[in-house]
Parts: sequence; C-alpha cells; structure tokens
Amino acid sequence: MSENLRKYFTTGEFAKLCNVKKQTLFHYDEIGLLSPEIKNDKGYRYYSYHQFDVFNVIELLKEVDMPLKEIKLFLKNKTPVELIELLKGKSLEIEKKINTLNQIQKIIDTKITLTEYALTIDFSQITLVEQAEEQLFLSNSILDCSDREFLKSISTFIDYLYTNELDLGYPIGAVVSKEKLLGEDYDNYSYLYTKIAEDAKGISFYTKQKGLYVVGFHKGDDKNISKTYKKMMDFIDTHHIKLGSYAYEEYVLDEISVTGNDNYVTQIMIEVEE
Amino acid sequence: MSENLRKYFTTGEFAKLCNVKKQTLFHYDEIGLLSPEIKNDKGYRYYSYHQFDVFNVIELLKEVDMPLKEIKLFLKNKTPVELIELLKGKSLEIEKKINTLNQIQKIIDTKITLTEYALTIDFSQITLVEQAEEQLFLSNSILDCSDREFLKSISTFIDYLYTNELDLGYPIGAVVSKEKLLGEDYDNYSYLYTKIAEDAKGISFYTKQKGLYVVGFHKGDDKNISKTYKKMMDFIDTHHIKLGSYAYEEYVLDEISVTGNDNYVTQIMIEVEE
DNA sequence: CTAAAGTATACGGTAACCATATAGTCAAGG
DNA sequence: CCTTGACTATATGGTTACCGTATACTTTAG
Repeated sequence: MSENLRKYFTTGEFAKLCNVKKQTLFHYDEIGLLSPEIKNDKGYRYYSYHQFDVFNVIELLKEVDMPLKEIKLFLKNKTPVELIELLKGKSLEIEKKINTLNQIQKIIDTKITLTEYALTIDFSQITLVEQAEEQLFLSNSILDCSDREFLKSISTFIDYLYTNELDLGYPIGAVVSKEKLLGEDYDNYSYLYTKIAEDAKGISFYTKQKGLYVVGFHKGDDKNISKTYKKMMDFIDTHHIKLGSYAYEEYVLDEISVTGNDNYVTQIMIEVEE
Repeated sequence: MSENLRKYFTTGEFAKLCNVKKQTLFHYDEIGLLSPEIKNDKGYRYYSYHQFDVFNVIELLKEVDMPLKEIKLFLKNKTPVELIELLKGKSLEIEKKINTLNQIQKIIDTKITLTEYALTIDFSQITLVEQAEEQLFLSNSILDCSDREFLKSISTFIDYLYTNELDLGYPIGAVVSKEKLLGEDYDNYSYLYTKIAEDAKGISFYTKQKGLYVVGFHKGDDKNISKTYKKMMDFIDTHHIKLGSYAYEEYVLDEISVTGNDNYVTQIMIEVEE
C-alpha cells in the first residue's frame, strides 16, 4: 500500500465502520451514490473518513424511506437551505409514521385483549350478564340483508371506517331488532357496527345501553346461527325475561385466530328490558 | 353470474374494499397466502366477506415487517394462544421501532438547528464570545495523529458511539491542546469528541467550560486549517488575550449540506483564560 | 345483441441488496 | 524473497412484494 493510501479505509474496513456488508458499498459505488475517493489501478477502493458522513446521511434518509435514486439526486445538488427543507419534511413524515405505529399498536392490543377474553369463556353457557355502556359506530340501516345489497352495505361501512380511521381492531358486529328476533328472522340484520374510541371526534355514534344482557355463544358457521338464537330465546322464555329492543352479535374468534369457519365463535348479546 | 355467486366479491370489488390493486390479490392467490373461496370454471375469482378479515390480518402483520411467507405459515397453523404470543412480540417490536424513530427525529432536529445556525454566520469574522457549558464525550487520547493510527481512533470512537447509541446528530469534533497551539502544530489532535445528551446515563463525559472563547471559521479543506488558526492566534496576540488549555474544532457545514470539501466550514473555538 | 367494462394469464421490470463462484492481490512471517 | 492466508475484485443469479403492460376472453348494461 503506497504511503498516501494509508489515510484511507479499504472497502472491508469502511464496511465494518458503517456496519454494513461490502456488497452494499459495491452497490452504492455501482449506482454512483457513494463512490470511494480513490480507486487504484487494480480496482481497489479507498474511502476517506469524510465519506463516513456521507454514508451517515444516506442511512438517515434511507431510514425515512427515501429511495436511493432520490438520495443520489439530493446529494448531487445540495445546499444548506435545501437540506433544512428536506429534513423538515422528513421530520413531519416521521411524526406521521409514529402515529400510524401507535394506531397499529392499539389495534394489536385490542386483538390481544379480545382473544384473551375468548380463552376464558365456556361457549356452551347461556348467562344473564350486566354489561357496560359502549359507544358504537353504526352503518346505515340495512333493508335487504340478502346477497348483493348486504355486500354493498359491508363495503360502504368498511370504506367509511377506513377513510375515517375508525378501526381500532374491534370486530364488525351486527344488530338484530326485536321484531326480527320475534319473527325468528335471526340473520336479517338492521345495522352493522363497530366499537369506537370514546374520544372519537366529529363522529355521531350510537350508545349501546348499560344493563342486563342474555349472552350466548355460537360456534361454527354463521349459517346455522339460528340454532343458538333459538336456545337463547328459550332461555329468555324459561326465565321470564322481557326482551329489549336489540340484539348484538359479534365474532370473538374468527379467521384471525382460528382456521375455518367451523371454529369461529360468535358472541350474541340480547338486550333485556328491566 | 350464477345466483350463489352473488354473495361474493369479484377480484376488482374485493381489491377496492381492501384498498389494493388486483395484482396484489393475484399475487396472494399465486403464493397461496389468500386464495378466493371460489374459482369458477373460467378462472374467475370470488371472495367472501370473511376473507376481508384474513386480508386485514395480513396487512397488519405486513405493517410490522413480517414477510408474506411467514404470515402464510402462521395463518396455516394458528391458534388463539399463538396469535396472542405473536401479537405480543409484535407489539414490542413496534415499541422499539417507535423509539428508533424518535431517535432519528432527534438527530434530524439537531442537524436542522446546526445548519440553520450555520446560515446566520459571517465566516470571515473572528470574535470573542461567551459560550455555555457543554457535555462532551471524548475519545481515548490520541498520541499519533498521522495516518493509520488516526483512522483507528476514528473507527474505535465511532464504533463506541454506535454501540452506545450516543449519536444525536452532532458532528464529531477534535480537541487541540494549548501546547500544540503554541507549537503551531494545529492539526495534531489530542482527542475526538461529540456532544451528548445531558441525561446520558452510565457514560463518563467531559465538560467543556462555560466562558469566553475566540471563535473563528475555516472555509475549505482541513489541510489548510493552519492558516485560520494563525489568524486567530494573531487576534489573540493583538487583543492581549490569555490562552486557555484547549481549542475545539468542529464542522458546521460538511458533506451533508454542501458538496466538496472546498465548501466545508469548520468552526474553531479557542478557550480563553479569564 | 353489441359495446363497454371487467377479468384472466403471461411476461418483463423494479429496488436494494445477498450469496456464491471465480480469480486476482496484498502483507506478514519464515 | 517467497509463500500463505486474508483480503479484494467482478460476475451472475436469486430474493421480496409487487407494478405495468399486452393480449385475449367474459360479463353485464342498455
């Protein structure tokens, strides 16, 4: 190694310093993003310690999802003012990303809580339970629950949840009205719903009443849910319970935690008039 | 479309619902991650609304950087208990990621502040300025500032900063001792340093004294920095200032904001004994 | 029944590398 | 001075999670 090259890092050394593989440096050289200050006649690369700063900037911008091409473009024509502008923009992006991650974490936490709850349940029991008030976001009234119309309702509802960032990881449930219950028309929903945060702003929500509910669980395909409903209605008759206005039905175990709809479990909560 | 298919979404409809391109669904079908519940004899795909839940889980896990292959594996053999385990792990990962992003944001903020500061400076002026106390993390003492040894010092120092997550975006500076200054041996550094957070735990740091400093700026390559030092020493002589123990030198504009070391600007701060 | 809109497959391309194979080069010790 | 082991180089193919486009077939609304 000639004397003047002793001030430089070889590719391997520089790679170690940067905590990346040599490959990465080859790649950066190839695309002209970060080329060694010196290349000798044998093709050996030599990096100065100044180039570590450049590498650091590249890493920083990469972390905020800037593609190498753009980084290259920026590095070619940079000025202090442009740097500040870029960084300020990136800072905002990071803030957004952190918010998204927080949101995801909430969803995950909800799913954990719900699934842990599901594990504690004896699905065969029908019980009379005091339930707390809940804030629900309702779909438009569903008139025809058959086929296409229902699909459209679901789509519109999900779309709305998505655009308004209302998904907290709670399942989408369905509301069945007293009339339908009495008519044994159990799978004819009046509304779809999902639980929403209590501080949801600008959203008009519906309050599920605090009070007694007859709670039962249906295991298996939705198609046969009427069986469980009947059992619950029998329970209500036997215990001389007075029916409230609505029943609520939501998955506690679905495709997310079990395989095949034979193993799905739906929780049914029938409101009681006190 | 036969009557029983009316309960299903076509690929296009399902894609819209999921907010992705049809391509993505084709892809998921191809790799067996999410196949439509029904495929008719013409090859047309039909998705049930249950499959939206599956899609949602996939999206969720994708967001936490789980590769599709693993997601597929998980979905094949899932149980509620495994789901909880997985989600708890992912929740931790997200927390780490948020911390990393916060760290990056700090670095970005520092760089913005420093660069904005640089824009306000008249680089030609030499001034006597009161500076605040600063906490610096020092490298090991540098004995030989020439060639290989110096590179090794830099490497070790950077390595240490990296493994202890001490990088806050502050530049790496150098300390020159009084003796070297008097001996006109300006580019023979005693230590490297970087500013660290005031609440850095478990790290022994060095305190740069609050007090008066002669501040000057060198524009261009480090090689010629002695010129600027000489000017500053003249200033010190002319104003009958008494030299302190150390001088500090750090980049205010380097490869991150300007191109080519002709445009680098180094800030030199010579301690004054009061 | 036709035309517009939707669906299918197929093939190529993308980013940012990683792995591996092969061949040449360097530097420390005998 | 020479050897040997560690390092360097290029080349090629593979990876992930799709996107774009071309071509051809189906479906559905009017």
